[in-house]
Amino acid sequence: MPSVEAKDIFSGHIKEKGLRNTRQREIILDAFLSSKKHITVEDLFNIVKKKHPEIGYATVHRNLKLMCESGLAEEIKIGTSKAKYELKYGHEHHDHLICLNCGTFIEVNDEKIEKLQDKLAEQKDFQPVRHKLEIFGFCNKCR
Amino acid sequence: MPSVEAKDIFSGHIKEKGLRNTRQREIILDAFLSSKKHITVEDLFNIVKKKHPEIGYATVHRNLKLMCESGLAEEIKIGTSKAKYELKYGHEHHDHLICLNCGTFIEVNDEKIEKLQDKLAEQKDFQPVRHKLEIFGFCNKCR
DNA sequence: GTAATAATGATATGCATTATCATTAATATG
DNA sequence: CATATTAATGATAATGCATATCATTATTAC
Repeated sequence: MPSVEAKDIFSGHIKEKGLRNTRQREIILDAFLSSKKHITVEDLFNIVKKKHPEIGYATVHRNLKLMCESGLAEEIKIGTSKAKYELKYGHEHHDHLICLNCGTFIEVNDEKIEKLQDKLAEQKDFQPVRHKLEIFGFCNKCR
Repeated sequence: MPSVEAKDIFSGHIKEKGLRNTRQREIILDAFLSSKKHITVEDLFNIVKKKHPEIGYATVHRNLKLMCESGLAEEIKIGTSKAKYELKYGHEHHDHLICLNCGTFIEVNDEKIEKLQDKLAEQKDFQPVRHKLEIFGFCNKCR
């Protein structure tokens, strides 16, 4: 059950930082872990709100940020649109193909490209930490 | 003199769209063409303001957008930071190495990576149009 | 020169994100 | 268990940037 491990990452971070476990935090975390990929703060807020209307937007936002800090989640921003969050733990690094028409995200990974990137950085005497590759175009439905 | 050609691209677009040439447009264009790379609206506004304090922020913003539309300039957004604009015409496609410490942009290009990207897209039945590759890390000064 | 209308400049609006702050609640300690 | 400490919450305000609005000005076609 990977979500148990995922939870451990989060609670480990909480403990490490001297933060506290709260009912809201647990609810928001569970909702995030059982949600679909690429969720926005608003999306998650709306899901949480159904069963827990007392939980505020700011709390959802704060906890998504905290999940990113813990390494559990990752924030994705494309252009000006709102930030989306995806589960990072147990989820290999990948890049995105983004449809210019329907906005679909397709996740891809290519070991060769990754290696070439490192090589490229090295040539410029640059120490790479992370990267972001987005390929925009049209998916098979929108061609 | 490449800037003459660059100007032609812009004025061609103006003509094509039935737009008009104005004094402000000319001033903003000239300022952009002689500016450094990766300039923000605010930067350009401040440059223009020195000699032409009557020109407004909105006009600079609108004209930068128009330059992008014409293909002369390109908008670059990294994360949440403000949009930057760079000259696109006469300037090969390239990606960026971005220093996490000092924010420097290093321009890079690798034909192999470009090709692999196309291949990758093809495998997913995706028609690529453009892409954006950003490698974050530390430059030689900030290592 | 005149009419049509695009562009300008000042400012308002929109919108997502983040900050503020009084109140509530979680944890540690005696 | 009671209490103190202080993090977290929830409502809302503030922020920051991009863009829209609108009265006025200026450009282009005729």
